Amino acid sequence: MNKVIFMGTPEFSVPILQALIDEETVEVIAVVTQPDRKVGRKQILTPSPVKELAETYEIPVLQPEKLSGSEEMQEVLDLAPDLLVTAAYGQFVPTKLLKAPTYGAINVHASLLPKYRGAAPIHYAILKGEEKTGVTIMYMEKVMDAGNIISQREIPITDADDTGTLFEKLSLLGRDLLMDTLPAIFAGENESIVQNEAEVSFSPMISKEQEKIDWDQTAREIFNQVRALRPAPGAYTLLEGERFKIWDTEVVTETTDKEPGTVVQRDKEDLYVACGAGTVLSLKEVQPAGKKRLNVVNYLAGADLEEGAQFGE
RNA sequence: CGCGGGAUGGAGCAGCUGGCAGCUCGUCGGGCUCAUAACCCGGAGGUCGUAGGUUCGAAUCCUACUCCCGCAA
Repeated sequence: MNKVIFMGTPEFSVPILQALIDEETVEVIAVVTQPDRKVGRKQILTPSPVKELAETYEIPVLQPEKLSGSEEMQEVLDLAPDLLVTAAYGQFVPTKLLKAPTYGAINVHASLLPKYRGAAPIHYAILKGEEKTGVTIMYMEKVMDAGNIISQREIPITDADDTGTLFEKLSLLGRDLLMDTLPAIFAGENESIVQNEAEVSFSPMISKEQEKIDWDQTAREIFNQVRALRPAPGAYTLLEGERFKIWDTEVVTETTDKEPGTVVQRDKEDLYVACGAGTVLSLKEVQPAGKKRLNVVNYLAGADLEEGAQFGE
């Protein structure tokens, strides 16, 4: 049995941990995850999905606020794992820890490295209009997501995908790839290649500013932004000074000479808005501040909104 | 006690300076049409979130509670 310590936090990590637990050749001796966080309007202290899974199997859980120099880090070292597996842990892991295990430390990253290193690879793949993405299993290094690549698998991104669907697909893909890669690692037979520095790109955490829609972008770019921010936190614009979230859109073939952000068509079923370069975007699902998410037909049934209205201010 | 919006036929909204509950959509029936998800006519459907209070009279004013949502964390 190979002693493995797993480090992960969100839902993405759960199938991967589950597979490790189920794997005959592996014993998960401890799980490291982020501390419980206050979540939602009521600020309820909530454990990470990874913690919940670990607890159902009675696996010891470590939750340091900061791993570097912590007691928990020493505990991990004392456990003398054979392999460290991380998947969306969300914290910097000290080099000392990466070098300790027999087989080293590997990471399941949700992008086709060297593209989109960093915290939000899935969001960025959609935001940038990529036609494909995937998962990479690589050795961990001091520099975030810069280690040698062991294996990689890709999938196409369709217009129907959003961050939510890709999260799930890549989570399962990452799980399968890890399981397929693990035997060679334990046998010491795996190969790994250096990342091509010329192709490196980054995907830092999505900022508040990136949630706001800039209507000067093309319809296609806004379509991508909306999908990248779904299911959370959602893209928004302003209408009459109020926050107005846009959850689903569709690029239409019409063109316009109206200023970006202008409502160019509004009838019982359709709400078209002018975007950059004369392109037009059809809003399909929206959410005014204080209201629930609404299909645009329902929204239009009660909205006092006319053609010529301006979004974005 | 973090800030704020909201609860009205099946859906989305208006009505809220107290006095017959209204609009758009859906639904049902009829008409028009070669035909229709289009158009015309008509109908059904609501104890106005819950409990109490003020009043001759409350969707509307007051009090408490429940639930939903936006922001902030």
